[in-house]
Amino acid sequence: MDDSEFLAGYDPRAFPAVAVTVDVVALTIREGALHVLLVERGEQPHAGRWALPGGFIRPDEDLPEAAARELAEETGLAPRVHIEQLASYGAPGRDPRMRIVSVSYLAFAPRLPDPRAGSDAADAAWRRIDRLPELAFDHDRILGEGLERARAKLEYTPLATTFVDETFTITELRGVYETVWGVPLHAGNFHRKVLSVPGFVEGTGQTTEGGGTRGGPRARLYRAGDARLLHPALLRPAREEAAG
Amino acid sequence: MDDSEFLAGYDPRAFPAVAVTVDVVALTIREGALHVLLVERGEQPHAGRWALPGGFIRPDEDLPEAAARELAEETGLAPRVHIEQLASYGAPGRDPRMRIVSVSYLAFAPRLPDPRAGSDAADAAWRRIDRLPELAFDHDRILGEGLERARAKLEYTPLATTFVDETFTITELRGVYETVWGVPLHAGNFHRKVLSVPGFVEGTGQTTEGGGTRGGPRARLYRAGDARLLHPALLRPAREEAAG
DNA sequence: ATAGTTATTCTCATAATGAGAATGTTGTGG
DNA sequence: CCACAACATTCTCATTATGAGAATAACTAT
Repeated sequence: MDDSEFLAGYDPRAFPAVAVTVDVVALTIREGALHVLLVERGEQPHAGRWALPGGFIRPDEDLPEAAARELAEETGLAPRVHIEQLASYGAPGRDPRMRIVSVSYLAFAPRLPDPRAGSDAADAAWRRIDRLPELAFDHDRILGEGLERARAKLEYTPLATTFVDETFTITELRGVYETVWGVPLHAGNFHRKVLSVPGFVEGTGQTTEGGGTRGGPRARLYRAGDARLLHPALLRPAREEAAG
Repeated sequence: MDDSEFLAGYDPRAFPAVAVTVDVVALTIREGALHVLLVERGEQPHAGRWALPGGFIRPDEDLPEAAARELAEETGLAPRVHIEQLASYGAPGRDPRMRIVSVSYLAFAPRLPDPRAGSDAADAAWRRIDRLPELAFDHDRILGEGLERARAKLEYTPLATTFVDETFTITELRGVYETVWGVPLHAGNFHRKVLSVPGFVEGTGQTTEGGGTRGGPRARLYRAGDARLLHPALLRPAREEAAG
C-alpha cells in the first residue's frame, strides 16, 4: 500500500484553507419554556435564515474562549453560565464558502437578558424550542444533539441548578426538569429524591417571602450543593419504546 | 462596543492557516489488559515520542471518514469497530508548527492484529494502558478523556460487546467490564444483570466446546442483542469518595 | 371563615442491587 | 476410574431506590 502511505505523509501546508468556527447552543428557560439563542443572519450564505450564534476562532484564542466570546457578543456574558463542548462537524459541503470545521458548544444559563444582534447578524433572540424555524447550515442537527445532551446531563449532574437563580425552591428546580424533559414529574418523589442525593442542594434556612400567587405554604430555599455528579442519578421516566 | 462588533466581522480568509487533524484513541483488550494503539513519531516535532495515531484531514473527507482512515492505516480496518467522536482541542500552542485543531475519536475493537507503522511513524504498537510513556503533544489528556468516556459508555450502552468476539460467554463479557473499569465484579450478580437487561445479549443455543482450562462447566454462548442503550444501566460500583 | 393551592412528608408495593451460598459440570492429578 | 478444584449458573435474603397515591398543613383569594 505505497499509495496510502504516501498520502498519509501529505504535506499539511499544501491543503486548501480550512476555517474553524465555534457555534453555541445556548439554552435558558423563560416563562416556563425552554429557549435557545438564535441570530438572524445578515449576510450570505443563508442571509435571512436563523442560525446558532457563532463565528471564526481567532489566532490567539483557545476553543472555549472563542465560544464564551461568541456567547458574550450576543448576550453580554452573564455570570454562572456553564459552557461545555458538544461536538464538531466538518462535512466538506456544510458551508458553501469554504471548508469549515465547526466546534459546537452547549451553554446553560439562568434567565439571561434579551440579546442584541452582533455585527454580522440582522437580529438575535431567544426562541422557544418548540416553535423554531428551519435553521441555516446543519444547525438543526447541532441543536438537536445539544438538546439531547442537555436532557441527558440533567440526569447525572446538578446542572439543572444553573437554570435557576442563586437560591431556589425544590418546585422551581422541578420546573427545570419538567420543561427541559417535557414531562411532568411526581412532586413528592422529586422532592424526596433531590434531598436524598448527597451534595445536590443545600438548605439556606430561609423560605420564600410568601406562598404562591394562588396559595400554598412558603417554600424552603436551597442553593446548589458541591456535588459534580448525582449519585444515584435522577433518571428520566422510562419511555415505553421497544428495543432499538 | 464597536470594537468587538468590528472584530466579530473579521474576514475569515485573512486568518493565519489553521490545520485540522483527527487523532484516534483506539482501545482493545489483549491478554486480559486494556491496550491503546500508539505510534512512535518519526518526525519532528516530538520525534521519538509516542503519540495517538492521527493526521490531517483531506479536502474531500468528512471527519468520521478521516478517523476511520487513520485507524485503518495502522491496523487494517477491522470489522465491527465502533468509532465515535470524543472532543476537539485547539489551544493555540498545542502544536509548535502551526495552529492545529484536533478532533479526537474513540474506537473500540475486538482483538485487533498487531499494527504496522504508517509512513510518518517509526513504529506502531498496542500498549498497555497501565504502562504508558508520557505522550506527545496533549495526547495524555486526550487519552485520559477517552478512557473516562469508554468507562462511562460501558455503563449505559452495550458497547462492551464490541471488545469480544461475535459470540461470547457472560464471563468473557464480565472480563471486559473488569479490565476496562479495573475492578472485580460479582459473577452471579453480573450474570443476572446482563440477562435481565432487554436487548443486551441474546442466546445462541450453543455452548463452548469444553470447560475452562482448569475445569468448570461449559458456558453458554451469546451474541450482542439489538439494544442501543441499557435500561436499566449497568453502573460501576460506587466509589467511596466524599462530595466533590 | 372557606375553599382552593401547593410544599412537604408518609405509606406501601415493586424493582434493582449487593453479598453470600448452593448446585451441578468439567478438567486435572492421582 | 476417583476425588478435588474451578467455574457457570441459579437462589436466597437484606437493603436501597423508585412509582403512585394520599395525608398534613400553610398560605392566598374570595
